[in-house]
Amino acid sequence: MAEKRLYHTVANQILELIDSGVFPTGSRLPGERDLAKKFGVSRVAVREAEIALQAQGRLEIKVGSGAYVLDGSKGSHNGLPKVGPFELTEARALFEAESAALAAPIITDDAIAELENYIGIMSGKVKSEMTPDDADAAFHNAIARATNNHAIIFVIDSMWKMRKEAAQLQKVYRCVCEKDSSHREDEHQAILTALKNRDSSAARQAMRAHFTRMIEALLEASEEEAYQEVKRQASESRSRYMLAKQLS
Amino acid sequence: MAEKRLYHTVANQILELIDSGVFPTGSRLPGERDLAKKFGVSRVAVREAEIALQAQGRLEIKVGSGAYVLDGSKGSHNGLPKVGPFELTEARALFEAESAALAAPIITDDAIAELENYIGIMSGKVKSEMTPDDADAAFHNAIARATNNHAIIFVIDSMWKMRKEAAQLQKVYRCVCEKDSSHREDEHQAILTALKNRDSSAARQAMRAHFTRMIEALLEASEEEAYQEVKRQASESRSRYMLAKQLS
DNA sequence: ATTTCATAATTGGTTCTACCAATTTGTAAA
DNA sequence: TTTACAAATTGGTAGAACCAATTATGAAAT
Repeated sequence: MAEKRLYHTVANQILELIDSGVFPTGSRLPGERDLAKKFGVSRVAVREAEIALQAQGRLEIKVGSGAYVLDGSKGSHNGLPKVGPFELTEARALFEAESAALAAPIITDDAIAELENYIGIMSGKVKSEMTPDDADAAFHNAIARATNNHAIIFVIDSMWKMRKEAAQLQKVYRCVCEKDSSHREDEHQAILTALKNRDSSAARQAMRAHFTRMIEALLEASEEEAYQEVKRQASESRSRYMLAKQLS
Repeated sequence: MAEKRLYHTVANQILELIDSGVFPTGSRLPGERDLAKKFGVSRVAVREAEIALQAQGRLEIKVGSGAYVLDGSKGSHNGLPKVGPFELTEARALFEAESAALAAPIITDDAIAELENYIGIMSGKVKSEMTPDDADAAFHNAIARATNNHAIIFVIDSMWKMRKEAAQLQKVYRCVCEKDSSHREDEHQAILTALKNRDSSAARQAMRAHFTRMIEALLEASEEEAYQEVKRQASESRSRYMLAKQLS
C-alpha cells in the first residue's frame, strides 16, 4: 500500500473508503481541507490525489461544490467493461473464430512454430517461465497477430484482459481449465493443424469448437457448488447459447 | 482550447509542444519552475498538469530528475490503437457480421423499430438532431446491444471509436460515404430485413456485404487523388482482402 | 590525463498561507 | 411563501519555503 508519491497513498485511502461503502456512488466527499486533516497531509496532497482519481474517471470535481463519487462499476480504470463468463466466452467464440479464419491463409511458418511452442508449454512438455495460462493467452494472441490486423489484435487482447480482471471469473475458469486440460490440448492442436493446412474454414470451426466446449464446461460447473452468481448468468445466457450453437 | 481548470490548458500546451516535436519522445521536459514561468502560471498548475499527463501515460516523472516524454504512438490517450482504414473495415466486416448473426434470433421488436428510425435519419426522411454519421454509429451499436452481450457491445463501440479518431480516416470515409450513400441505405435495409426475419445467416451475409462494398469503395478511392498514405496501406491489405473475400 | 569523491546545484515532493471565484446555504425582506 | 441578498463553504491558484533524491561540478588523488 505504500506508494512512492504521497498523493498515491492518499488516492488509495480515498478509494478504500469508496469501496468500503463509506462514500457511496454519487455521494459528495468531504472538503479538501477536511480530508487533509483526516489523513494528516497537506491540502495539496489531497488535491493531487483527487485530480488523479478524476483522471481515472472515479471522481467528478465541481468547483465550489465538491468532489463526487462516480460509478466505478463499468468502464472502470482501464476502460474495459465487466463481463460475465458466458457472454465473454460467447464473444470469444465468435471473434476468435474469425481471427483464426483470417489468419489461416497468411500465417507464417515462424508463427506456426511459435504456436507449437506455446502448446508445448501448456502441456508441460516444454519448460518455460511462462505459466500455462500465460501460454494460453500467448497462443490466442499470436493467432491474432498473424492476421496482421491491429484492430483484431486489439479486440482479442481486450477480451483476454477482461477475463483476467474479474476475480470471480478467474476462479471459474481455473476450475474449468484444470478439469479439462487434456481437452484443451487436443483443441489447440486441432486449431494448429488447421492453420498449418492454411484452411480457413477448418480453423474457424476448430476455434469455435474450442470455445463451445468451454461454454459447456462452464454450464456444467455452474450446476455445482457455490457458483450462485454464475448460475444466475447461466440461466440468462443458456438460451442464447443454444441458439448460437445452431448457427455454428 | 480554453478549459475549465487551469491545469487542463497547461496540460494541452505541454501536449502541443510534445506533438509538435519540441519535446521528442524520451526527452526531458524543462523543470516545473521553468515551465511555470514560460506559461505564466504557478508551479502548482504545472505540477497538476504533469500529474494528469502521467495518469494518461504520456509522461513519466522521476523524482530529482525530471519529467520524461513517453511514447504516445500506441495505446494512446484512450487505450485505442491507431489503425488504418483497410484493417479496421476488415475487422468490422468479420466482427459486426457475427454480431448481427447473434442478434438476429433474439432481437426485440423495439430494437427493430429503433433501427428503422436510424435508417430514416440516415436517408434524411426522418428529421433529427443526429447527423447521418451519428445515426450510422447508432445503427451498428443498436445491433450490438441486441446481442445482449457486453463484450460484443464493447468491441463494436471500440471499433467505431477507432474510426472516429484518425483524422485521415475521417476524410476517406466521408468521401466514400458521400459517394455511395444510396448503396449504404440499401445495405442497411437488407441488414434490417434479415434481422426482422430473425435470419442469422442472412444477417451475417448482409453485414459482410455492407463492409465488403465499403472496402471496394476504399480501394477505388485509394486509386484517386492525393490519398498516398491510404494507397500504401491499400497495397499492403489488398492481397489479404482478396483472400478474406474468398472465405465469405 | 584519468579517476574518484565530496560538494553544490538542480529537480521533483510536500507543506503552509493567503486570496480568488464559484456554489451553496441561511436569513431577512417583500 | 417566495424572493433576494449576504455569509459561509468549497474548489482554484499563487507564492514562498523547505525536504529529499538526483545530477552536475570541480578539486584532489592516482
